[in-house]
Amino acid sequence: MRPTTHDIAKAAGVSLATVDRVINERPGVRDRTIEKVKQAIESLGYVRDVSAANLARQRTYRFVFAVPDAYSEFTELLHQTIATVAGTAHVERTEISTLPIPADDPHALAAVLNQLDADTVDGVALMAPETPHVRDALMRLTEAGVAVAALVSDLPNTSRNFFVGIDNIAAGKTAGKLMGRFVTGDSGSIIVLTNSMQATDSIERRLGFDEVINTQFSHLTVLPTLEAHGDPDRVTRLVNAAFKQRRDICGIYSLSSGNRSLTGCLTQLKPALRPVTIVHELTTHTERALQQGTVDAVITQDVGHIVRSSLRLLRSHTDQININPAQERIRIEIMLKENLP
Amino acid sequence: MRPTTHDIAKAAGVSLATVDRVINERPGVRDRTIEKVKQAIESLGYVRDVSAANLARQRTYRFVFAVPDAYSEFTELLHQTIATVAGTAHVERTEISTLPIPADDPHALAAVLNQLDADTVDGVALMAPETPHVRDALMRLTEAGVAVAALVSDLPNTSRNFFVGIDNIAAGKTAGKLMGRFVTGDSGSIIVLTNSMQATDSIERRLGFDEVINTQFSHLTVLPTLEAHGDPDRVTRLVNAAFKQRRDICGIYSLSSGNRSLTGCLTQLKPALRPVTIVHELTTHTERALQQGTVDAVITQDVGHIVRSSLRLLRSHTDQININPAQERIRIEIMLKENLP
DNA sequence: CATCTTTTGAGGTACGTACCTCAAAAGTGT
DNA sequence: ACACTTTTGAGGTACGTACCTCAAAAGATG
Repeated sequence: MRPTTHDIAKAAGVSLATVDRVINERPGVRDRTIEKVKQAIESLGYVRDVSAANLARQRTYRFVFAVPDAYSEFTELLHQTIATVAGTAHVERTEISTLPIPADDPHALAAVLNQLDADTVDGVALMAPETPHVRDALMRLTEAGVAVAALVSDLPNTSRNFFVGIDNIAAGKTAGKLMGRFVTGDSGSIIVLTNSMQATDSIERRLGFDEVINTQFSHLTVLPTLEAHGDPDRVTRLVNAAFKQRRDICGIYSLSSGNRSLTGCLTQLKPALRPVTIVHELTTHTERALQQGTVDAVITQDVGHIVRSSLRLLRSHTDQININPAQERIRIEIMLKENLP
Repeated sequence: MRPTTHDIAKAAGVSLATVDRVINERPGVRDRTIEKVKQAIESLGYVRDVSAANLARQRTYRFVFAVPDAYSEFTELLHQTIATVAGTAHVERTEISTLPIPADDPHALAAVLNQLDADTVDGVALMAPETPHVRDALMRLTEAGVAVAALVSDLPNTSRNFFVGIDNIAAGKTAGKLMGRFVTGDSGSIIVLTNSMQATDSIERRLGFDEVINTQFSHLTVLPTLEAHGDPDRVTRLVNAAFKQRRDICGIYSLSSGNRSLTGCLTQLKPALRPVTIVHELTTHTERALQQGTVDAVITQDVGHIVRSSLRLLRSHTDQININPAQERIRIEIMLKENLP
């Protein structure tokens, strides 16, 4: 049987009230007594029964998912997943709300974040670019005791408590390795496509991709990144122009998740001429493209894991409890047609 | 606020005791009254507070992991993972014990399983081959109300409640696709290696592998499976013999997890002659082989996920609560040097 | 309608923890 | 030794559920 507060009281030779004061850091206990109690806790291996504690204190965790309001297949998937999890989270005493944020307007974003408050929220999971305003807003939140997790793309120079997502340099390297091994023939050029090279994840992926191609597959040439800025037509124009300009296109690597018009271009090509195509993020659309053979591999991260892991981390922070970091690491997944879920 | 039993009582116009009788299926309630209560539960969306319930009934889940006692890197990893999880499971009121089972002796295995009992155990997670004796033992357990999960390799024709592991045909297909795309040159032979072709997982993986190679990469020849029966020296002999006999070996696919001596053979070869090597199960050893380039890809399943998912499923069964199947699906993971954790 | 059985209600205690009050004890300074 | 503050103890209630007992009400049977 696990020890209870009563056992601690007996072992330390104090009353239940004193144990309670020590555990919950209430004032009015001498240092010597605190020590006695802590030693008893240590030697008996006491851990607070979280469910009993939550029951007693009527705690509900209030978490906010702040996700870009701009439409993309990935954010859409993220919203869906959050909604699904939110529906069943109440059994774990967790209230989840979503906060659509204007990701491309730093001031507006900061304003939205500044509406959050320790009185109304216990934790925030945020997917946003790092700007000075965001840094300030997060500093305010963490200082007020609100747990903050960066979602999908890290905010390394802020006071965020956790990062939940993949190592994007490694993801780029993985794409590079697959590209290098999938491409046949002894030379060729690779198109790299993204929405914006401002985003850190795009930068990091390109970095990792280049490193692997340059060191391990130097017979391949990686072309300058084409930026579509969220415009589907621009993707079509850029890709078609690249094909016109160069006859040796053997691969396409799409850094971000705007792949709808890309696969449109590819289906126009004769199958034999179709380049090796590697994209990011498994969505209904990229899944279909994998099935049909328009896309050769998808590098992805499990959005369900991301959302659930965020919740575990935010909860652990508000409970001041240690977690197992190995369990929370998000994996870089490689999806082929054959291992689709 | 979520509704409590008190709310149900008020809504149904009955007393707390009656609600309790209905919820816990105690006798002495008229059918009409049962209906009233159930409707109130339905319309208020009541769900029992599992932590409060467990607190009240002083429940501890008693689960057994029955894993082969024969040493292999994979079972070793499994044992380690179970031990780690067991160490922290007590905070979730879960007692985990491991039961080493003689996997290759059906009678002894059944005897061990028959020692288990609904009085001492709430659930069993079992990694074993399917034999008539195992079928009988599992039937006895499930009928007694013990939850049973098949681990890693399925027991489809038994009364097991869950399967926790990957689709091995799809895993074989994945290996086949990678093999086909990684191999360069326009012909060649592939060695397939396993411990035993008796095991269903080996059979299924080979099946999937063959299908992809034959339909998509018909320029490659898959050689008959070599069986090592757990003998490292035999691996060395078989592989070396295959290399002597044929000059066109371009790939090696290892179906099971006895890869130590295999990588030993490979390091003997000149790097240029080294065949594309794909193995199963990420262990410390295969991880190192990936790092060093002796192995090109590892098809694997996250053992941590497997163990934790088993626990969730067994718990949900003993609590008679629904779970989210999507969350419990174990993914077929592809590990390259670049996306190692 | 009396008797017997079934169904229901009212109330209690318990789980492990949080948080509260009040009094007693121990320690402090003069 | 005095008043004073700080520390400690004893006891209570509550959270939502499980499980128990006993009595009252409702229903069935003769």
